[in-house]
Amino acid sequence: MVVTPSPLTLKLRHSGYLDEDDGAALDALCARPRMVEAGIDVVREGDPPGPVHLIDDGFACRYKTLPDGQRQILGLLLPGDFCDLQSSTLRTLDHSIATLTPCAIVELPQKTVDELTLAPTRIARAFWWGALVDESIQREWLANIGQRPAAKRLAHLFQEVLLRLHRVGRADAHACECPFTLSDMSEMLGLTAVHVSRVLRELREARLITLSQRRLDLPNPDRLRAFCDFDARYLHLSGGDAGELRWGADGPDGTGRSRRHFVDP
Amino acid sequence: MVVTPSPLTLKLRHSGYLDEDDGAALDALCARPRMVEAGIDVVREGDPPGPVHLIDDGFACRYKTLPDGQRQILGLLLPGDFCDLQSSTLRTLDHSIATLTPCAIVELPQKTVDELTLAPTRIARAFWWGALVDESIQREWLANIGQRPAAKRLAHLFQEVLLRLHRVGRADAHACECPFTLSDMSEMLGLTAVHVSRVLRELREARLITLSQRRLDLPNPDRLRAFCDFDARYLHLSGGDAGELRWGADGPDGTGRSRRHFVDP
DNA sequence: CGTACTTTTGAAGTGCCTCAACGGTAGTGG
DNA sequence: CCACTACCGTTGAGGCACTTCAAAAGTACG
Repeated sequence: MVVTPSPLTLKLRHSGYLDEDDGAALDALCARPRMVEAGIDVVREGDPPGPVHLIDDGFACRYKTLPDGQRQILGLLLPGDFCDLQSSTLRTLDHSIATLTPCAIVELPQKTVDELTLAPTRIARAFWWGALVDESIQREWLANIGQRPAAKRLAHLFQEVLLRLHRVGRADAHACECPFTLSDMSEMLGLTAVHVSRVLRELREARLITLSQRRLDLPNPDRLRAFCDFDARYLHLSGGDAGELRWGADGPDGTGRSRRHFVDP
Repeated sequence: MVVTPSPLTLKLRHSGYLDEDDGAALDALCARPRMVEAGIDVVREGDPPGPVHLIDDGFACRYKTLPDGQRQILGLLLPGDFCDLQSSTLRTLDHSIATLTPCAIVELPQKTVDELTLAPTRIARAFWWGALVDESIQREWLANIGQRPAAKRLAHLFQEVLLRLHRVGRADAHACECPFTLSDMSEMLGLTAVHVSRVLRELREARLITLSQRRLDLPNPDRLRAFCDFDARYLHLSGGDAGELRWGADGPDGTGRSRRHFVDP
């Protein structure tokens, strides 16, 4: 009987640190997930460290709420993503995590996680690789919100979602599930829901995307990529099995004003 | 002879994972830093992994340049901060690092770093703690840029700089060095330099800050903190020796719309 | 078949940007 | 010592991207 690997395994294969047995061990971890409905806090800012959570299916997010009630979504959690791998080291969560759709969530006891992460194993290396990719995505979000106008911000988000779902086998070449509300997207991008609605119309009219019935389609990936200068390197996808999709930048950036480089003597 | 500990040691003491000997070992690493002038790229996007860099003195930053030449500063690197601890695991740098002022930079060979980080030691734990705090700061920057208006953004940045310098012994209770140009600050905050200049005037006129001759003074920390809802928990400073400065929020946020919590059965 | 939540569209306001000019300061070389 | 250059900070005027407020149509659910 052939079993499809868990999203966690599919994602961590991109790290290059896993072998076949590791994949099987990770799949075993993901047996028996728990179903959680949409709009539920999985962990809350300030909670004491408990079991570690892993999204096996569905869409969730990290977020912070400011005192005036505004919410900023700090990142998306898709199948194969850990919610709070780091909680035990930091000892206190500095943000919350909520489901955006119904989710299948795996809970791992701290003890299991410590055994996997503290020993110098291939799996530990792959876990840290995953955490570092998450950090890289954070940085790209900062640049996205800080520098791009609304339409490009949205376009950039859609490309990321498609690629991240693709790497865990949940998307085909240019279409995927996309169940976000306008409010969700506005909180990810630092915009208002009203403005997201208008910008979405622009993107549709420009034939860059179609989005309806929770389904996203990017009919012309090259044009969309050029439109928002999407450069997929920040996702650190392995070059190995990426033959089907070509998402890299056309070349290194050549326009920046030159800054001298510090080279070893 | 009494030697003041290195910024790295002072910072990692907040983790709670170090003992006295560990501190001495870290201080030894920081001997013989290298002097680098202002405006130099320490590492560049796409560079192959080389030695790991650590700021021992001065101000530097992570940044990304978009194809149209705009630069987003992704984070500040202050004394005690690692520039690229993660480069070997990810295998390719997804952003660049540049000095903002003349800096003293320590270079550590990959081999040394691997020995320190891959083994299950107290120092390895403290290093990861440091990386996770950096990640937490990233998230706060995202919320800052995404949700706050310009004046609060700037005020928030100043508080962070003061506290981060304070934790490595480079600031007193409410004043510190602050050598940023308007352009630097605009690139950190997703604003233009012109607008930063105007907002800075507002903050001065409101007697919330004084900033001149590269010196920042926050004469009324409580008012400033209230002004921009600064909540220092994201810096994960140890509660232990923080008696001198009280920067926490007045209480957990109570204004957010309620979201149900997912509790273990 | 109501109730609650989305999405859409309009009209008006504003925070921030762009363009432009000018003053201050530091470093350089005559 | 004074020119000259380069960069940084300040201020003004005008414009645009995005927000706010408001109303109505579409959609999901018990």
